[in-house]
Amino acid sequence: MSGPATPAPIRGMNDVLADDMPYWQFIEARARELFAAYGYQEVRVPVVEHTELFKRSIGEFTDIVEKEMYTFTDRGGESLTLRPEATAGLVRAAITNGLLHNQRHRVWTSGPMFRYERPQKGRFRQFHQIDCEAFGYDGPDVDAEMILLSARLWKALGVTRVKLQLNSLGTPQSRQAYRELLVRHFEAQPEQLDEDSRRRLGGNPLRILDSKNPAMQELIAAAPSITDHLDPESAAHFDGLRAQLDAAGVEYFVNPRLVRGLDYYTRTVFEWTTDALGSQDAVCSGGRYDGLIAQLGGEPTPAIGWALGVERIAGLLRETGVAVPGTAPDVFVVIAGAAAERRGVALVERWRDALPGLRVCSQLGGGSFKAQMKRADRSGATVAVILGDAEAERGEASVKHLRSEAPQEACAWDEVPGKIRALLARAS
RNA sequence: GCGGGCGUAGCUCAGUUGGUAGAGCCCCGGAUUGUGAUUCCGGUCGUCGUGGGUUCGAGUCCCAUCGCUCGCCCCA
Repeated sequence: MSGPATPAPIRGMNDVLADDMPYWQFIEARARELFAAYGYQEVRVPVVEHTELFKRSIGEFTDIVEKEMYTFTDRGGESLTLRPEATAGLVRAAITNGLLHNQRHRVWTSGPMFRYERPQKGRFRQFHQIDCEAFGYDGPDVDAEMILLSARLWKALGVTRVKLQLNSLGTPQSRQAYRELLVRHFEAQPEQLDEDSRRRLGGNPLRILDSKNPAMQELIAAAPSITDHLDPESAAHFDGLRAQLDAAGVEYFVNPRLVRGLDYYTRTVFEWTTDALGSQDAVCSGGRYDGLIAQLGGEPTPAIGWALGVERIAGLLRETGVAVPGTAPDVFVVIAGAAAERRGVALVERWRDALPGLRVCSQLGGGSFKAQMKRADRSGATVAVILGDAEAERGEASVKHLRSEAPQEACAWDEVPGKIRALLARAS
């Protein structure tokens, strides 16, 4: 027998099933707590924006805009795009809601992002980020706080095997000057450039520094370093940030070749990388974008932000064996037999009323006693309540601690909640 | 967009030189048991990714196609 064909899932867009949810919930819960503690406010913005917004913020000649956006025309004929990252939408929201008039805001958000890339380990077409931004702060103190917040999050989550890489891109002016220097350096040795690099030379020569081609490494190593060509203010900003990170005791590695793929970054850029996930090694990255808000028509406002990849952090937790809190019930009610089934649902409700705050679950649907005890065991519950046919007739049930050798105890229905509390108290 | 690997039960996989399918786990029922471990018995589930071709006959060979996966690229 074959029914109608099931529409296939969309490539690179994954269902997050029960096995993964504890990791996601753990990450989201710890992040939510930390943001609240640091005074960041949660906001939510649309998943879709005008295509123009992303072109103007991320940059026309970036990989994201050139070939990775989910862009479509809506029924009104407008070109819309599924957000490939969160910053542009948040900046747009800050401007259009008038949040930037002589004000400062620190906000965070989370949700799905979309990029039409070839899926592989740690890279999906719909992926999820937790993202935070600070608008209106220009000093390196906010840069430091942003980074320290992420570092504290790793500690709260038990994330290990991550390294912080840090760089400064300077101002658009100083970067332009450096860029010319770089082009001169590479143009002097055209025969050593690979195809990719030759293409980038005209468009975005800084990205050549990112190349992993072994044949290029010598040439790249000999290239001038951006750190030596910052304007005085950016250099002071960078020194200030480093001093604050040093004072806070966070280890970091200055990487003059760290160049982000988005055009809007200025000065501070950073990236947390791991060696535990294979090729997609960035788990959290961000930077300062002092020019973006004005570029999108807002009041000139300095800003900085970062985003972490939920799937990647979840993968890292799994990979490094971090135990995350589960969703196990406290009590599992076994209902075995026809008479028990007739009374079961209402009875369990009664016990739930008497046990506020506890997770009381029951499988329902019948099944043999043995099978149900198995489920009770696997549910992770601490206490089982057994309602068999004979007991149901007598108005009784048995209560059993699932992780001790103590025998079960039969008691009247009304005494069940008390017994459960006693057993749970003994457990803890 | 480019390269490598792979597509057989819900999951992990076996299927030898081509003869129309198996194991383990899971699930369901039962026996044993100190009413849940262990052990034992029985049971459900597959258009062997899809479409062509070769052949008396294809999961097994050929072609195409789709998908998954890992890397390049890029990034969270």
